[in-house]
Order: sequence, then structure tokens, then C-alpha cells
Amino acid sequence: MNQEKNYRMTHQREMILEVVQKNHSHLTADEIYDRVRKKLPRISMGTVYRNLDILASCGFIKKLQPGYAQMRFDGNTRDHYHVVCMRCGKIGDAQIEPLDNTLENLENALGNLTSYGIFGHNLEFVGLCPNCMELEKDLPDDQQTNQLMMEVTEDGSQRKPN
Amino acid sequence: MNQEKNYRMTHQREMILEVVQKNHSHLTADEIYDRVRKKLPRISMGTVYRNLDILASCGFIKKLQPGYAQMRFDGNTRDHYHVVCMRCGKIGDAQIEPLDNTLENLENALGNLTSYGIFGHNLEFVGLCPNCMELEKDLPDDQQTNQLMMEVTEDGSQRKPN
DNA sequence: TAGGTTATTAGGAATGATTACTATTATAAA
DNA sequence: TTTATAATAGTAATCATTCCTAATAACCTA
Ligand SMILES: [Mn+2]
Ligand SMILES: [Mn+2]
Ligand SMILES: [Zn+2]
Ligand SMILES: [Zn+2]
Repeated sequence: MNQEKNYRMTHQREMILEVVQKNHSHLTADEIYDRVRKKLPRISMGTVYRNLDILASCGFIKKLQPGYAQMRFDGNTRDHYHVVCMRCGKIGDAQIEPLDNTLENLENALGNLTSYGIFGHNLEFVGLCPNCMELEKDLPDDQQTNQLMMEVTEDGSQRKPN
Repeated sequence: MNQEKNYRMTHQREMILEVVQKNHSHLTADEIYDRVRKKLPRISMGTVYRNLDILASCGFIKKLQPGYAQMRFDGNTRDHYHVVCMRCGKIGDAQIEPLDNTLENLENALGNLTSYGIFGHNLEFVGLCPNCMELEKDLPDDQQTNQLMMEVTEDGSQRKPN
């Protein structure tokens, strides 16, 4: 599986990888746990987390850690951005091409201005999933999404939803 | 303080705001708690969290919620990006101008492609603070930062640190 | 300036996702 | 096979954040 690390391929690890790869929906650890348990009823949560980390460190899957929402796992390891629902944490793929050039230039520029060593970046879009858009409608004003904005986008940027 | 919400200005709220505004170092809730406690020794953690949320929702401060690190608070409410240390979670300001045009265009483009309602975005740079750069040197290879990369940048982007 | 309404507090308990621990088991190499 | 040790199940621990509630303090109005 990975030469230098002496990893072994166990049934548990195999099933976890399969579940993540067959789901294009950015599952959480407990969703993965539920699905794997159908086949391996005695698997434990610790095993799920440990393997997700290992699989991610080997590059077989990607670990997504949005701010203000729990981590999720992506079987698609190609470079792409995500939209995070600010209410329920659900994650969708952003169907736009990566800004590699722009952002790499930014990283280089920043590297010369800061005392930090720059290794990469994260860009995520913030919004509402279709489901939460619906629910939004019958909420009192003071729980409306614009009240959430400040807490959810780092830059306070706002935009009319489509 | 805020007309529609009937907020009151208490000593606790005042002190918390003052601490956040006088510190340009993106403090965590417990760091703020420690500092406020010098003046108000009986203040409680719940009060700190509640007020930080309220102050952020009023736009007096900004709440930063990087993935994989605890939340921090910024007295500088102008639009700017941040560098997050992937080891200790410390946050520094990125001294580069915001990508407003580029990213607003992206948001608009994305809005037409996804079923999500897009409200904004978060961009953060990931790296090592000066302190952790030092510590890095005498670490065994398998704990070196490149091992952390996959877990920390959503896009797996890599770059030589300066 | 006092009284009344209610936002806010202190203190402590609860939450919940994630991580750590450990005796036992399964994997892969020889 | 035998053997070394990576990995597991089950469970306990962590720890940042949120929740709860009786008591208090801000602010409005008379
Ligand atoms: Mn994806
Ligand atoms: Mn800042
Ligand atoms: Zn949602
Ligand atoms: Zn650091």
C-alpha cells in the first residue's frame, strides 16, 4: 500500500476506502461508519478515523476541514473547490476551474512579505444547500441567513443568492 | 449598541471588546478570557463566548474559524486574508490586497452552476509560523511538515517555503 | 431618582466530534 | 508455519464550545 510506512491492507481499510470512493457526497466520519458497518458490523469508530487519516496521508482520499463544520472526506482527489452549507455543513463540489496561477502567485508574493513559511492555501465558498434554502423561507427574520454571514465568511463578503 | 436587538453595554462586554481591539494577534477565546480576568476576575467563559459572538454579529470584531484549528478573534474588521500555522494554529495577517473582483466573479459564475445559494467565500493561506519553523528542524523525517500537507490544504498545493 | 422590565451574568453541567489507550488479533514477510 | 508487529475493538478521555438557570445589573420611564 505504501512502501516506506509498512501499511497493511485490512478488510476494514479496504471497505472504508471503497465507501469513500463510491460516494461523491463528501461523507462525515460517522456517515462512513454507518455505511461500513453494514458489511463489517463490529468495526469501531476509532478504526474509521485512523484509517481515514492514513488513506488521506497516502493520497487515496482527501480530508476536508471547513471552518465551523465537522470534517468530511472526498474520494475525488483531483484539484477542485467546494461549497459549504453554512447551516448544515453539507459540502458540494464547485464546478469551476482552480485558480492555480493566480493563487500560486499570491503565495509567492505573500512568502516575501510575511515571517510565516507558506505551504499552500484553502479556498472555500460559503452558501446554503438546496435543502436549507427551502427551510430558510419560514424562519423569523432574526434567524435569517444574513445574520449568520458575519460568523461564517472570513471577509464579510456578501452576494445575492441566485 | 445595536438598536433592533436591545443589546446593553455591560462592563464585561466592554472589556472583551477592548481586549480584542487592542490586540493585533488574533487571540483565542481562552486567551481573551485570561486577559479580561485581570480586570474582571469573576467573569466566566460562557460570558466571553457569548459576547464574542454578539460583537461579531454587530460587526465590531471578526470571528475567524480556520479548519483544523480553534476559533480566533480579530479586532481588525477591514477586509484581509490570513496565514494559519498548520502546527500551532497561530494566525497572522496576509499583507496582500483582497481579490475582490476575481473572487466575486467566481462567486457569480459558481452561482449559475450549482444548486447551492452562494453567499461568500473564505480564503486562507496555510503555513508555519516562525516559531514552528524553528522547531521543525529537529523533528524526525516522518513528522516533517510535508507529511502534514495532505491533511491541511484542501487542494494539496505545495510550495517551497521561503 | 426609583421602580420595573428583561438582557445579561456566573457557575457549572452537558455536548459531541475527535483522539488516546490497551489487550487482543490479523497481516504479510521469511 | 512461524514470527514480528501493524491494526483492531472497545472504551475512556479530551477539550473547545454550547447550554442551563437562578441571581444580577442595564436601561427605560414616570
Ligand atoms: Mn469534492
Ligand atoms: Mn487579521
Ligand atoms: Zn444545508
Ligand atoms: Zn506555529
